[in-house]
Amino acid sequence: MEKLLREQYKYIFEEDLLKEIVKEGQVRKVDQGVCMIDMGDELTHMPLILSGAIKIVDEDKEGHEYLLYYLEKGDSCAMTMNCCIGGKKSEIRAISETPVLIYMIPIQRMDDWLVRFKSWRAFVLDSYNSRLKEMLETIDTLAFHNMEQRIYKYLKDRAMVLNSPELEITHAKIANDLNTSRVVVSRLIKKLILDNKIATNRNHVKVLAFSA
DNA sequence: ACATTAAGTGATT
DNA sequence: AATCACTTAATGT
Repeated sequence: MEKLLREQYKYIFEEDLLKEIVKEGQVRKVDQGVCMIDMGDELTHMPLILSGAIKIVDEDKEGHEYLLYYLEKGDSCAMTMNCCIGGKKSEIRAISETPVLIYMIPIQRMDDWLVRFKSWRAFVLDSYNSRLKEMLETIDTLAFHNMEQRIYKYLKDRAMVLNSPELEITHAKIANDLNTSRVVVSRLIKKLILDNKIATNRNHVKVLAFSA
């Protein structure tokens, strides 16, 4: 387990920091589809993702979930970092999209590490940066793209994080993630099929082309 | 064979 | 693009 951590982070973190991570953190295995953090939860640890994918969602006043971004291996959670500094509670929900392996680090170590390790500072800044970029992208698709493009992007993104063009998913689930209705998804999916961008079977979507 | 769940369709707003 | 009210198709028991 420790090997996995070293493999993935040896180029990012200096040796002393890696040692401390190993000493202070602990591995956690999570099954698929588990709600790992919910809104309002106290954040006690900050995660380093070793394998798998986690989706981060928010919720509007009516209780509709919508997707913010995915976390993959090598990522951490910008939200958690934010909360560590402010001692706040989680404003988002994290659900494992695949089985997940993470390294949990107590947040008490954060302050200290930020001062002592420049590779840690760089990592935190970098996480913020890439998250911000991703958020801007999703805002962009929300604001300027129509639903058809959103569905297509959603499918492509999902194929990316799951590492396979073949997706086990229903129209209803897509609708749920994009905060629209199943009927709309079905109709737009049909268009995507006609454009040869995807192919479908019951409970199954295959992404054929990754072009825009 | 029957019930359940996923997906397709036309009409309406 | 959302919703309603069905219909049709695929699957599980």
